[in-house]
Amino acid sequence: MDARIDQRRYETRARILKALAHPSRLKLIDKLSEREEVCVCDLTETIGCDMSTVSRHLAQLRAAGIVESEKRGQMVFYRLRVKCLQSLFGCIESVARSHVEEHLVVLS
Amino acid sequence: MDARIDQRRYETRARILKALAHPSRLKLIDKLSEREEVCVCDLTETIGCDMSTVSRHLAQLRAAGIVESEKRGQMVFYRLRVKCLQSLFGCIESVARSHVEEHLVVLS
DNA sequence: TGGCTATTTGCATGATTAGCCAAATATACA
DNA sequence: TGTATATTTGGCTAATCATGCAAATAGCCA
Repeated sequence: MDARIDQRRYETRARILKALAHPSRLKLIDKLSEREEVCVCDLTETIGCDMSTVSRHLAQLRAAGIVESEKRGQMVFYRLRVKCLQSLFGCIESVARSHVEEHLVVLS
Repeated sequence: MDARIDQRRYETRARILKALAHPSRLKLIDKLSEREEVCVCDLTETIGCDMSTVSRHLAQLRAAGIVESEKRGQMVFYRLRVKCLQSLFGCIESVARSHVEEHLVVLS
């Protein structure tokens, strides 16, 4: 009976992690963590691909609950709605570092 | 010049996050966090799909540096090589919770 | 109203992913 | 050596994803 709740929880987590799991979206998050809010045009410039692609990346982050948006005039501003991402990336980085070290050992 | 290093870092993070971003792999991690090590056959039973599929999921987690494996006899035992995943999931859960709350507000 | 800008959406395409079955590999054991 | 067990790998298919271009939408301003 708990099994279904667990299954649901795994699916929820996977959906959020999948939203994070793309280099461009991570870059967007990095940019957003530097300021209170950033418009799509500025984000497009930092990512360097088509604005329509950036818009879709942002839509994914929003659907996952990671960012929120507000339209003012013709522009749409996005901002992070999560505070714990830096520590999350800290964990990811520790995986990356130790994995690289292991590879170096293997290679040497 | 930093840009390339940054780009590399985003790609590394994305690769690790992508390895985490699947319900079955999250379930595998949960199972592994309960014990020191678990064999593929036991993991297959908890996941409930073909052993070949489980083996591939585990291979992905290993390639990302999240688990490691050791063969003893005919069996292969997997174990977590990362300690910070619970706090990482804590962050993910906080996203999930606040996003659900927002949806409830929208619905009401 | 008409034109201009910012953003999103429709559509098509190529790439990646998940899953299963069957076959290969490796180890144990009689 | 031959057989059984545990795991991985090859090959295939269906589904999902990323991307760009073009078109649609929405707001501003003359």
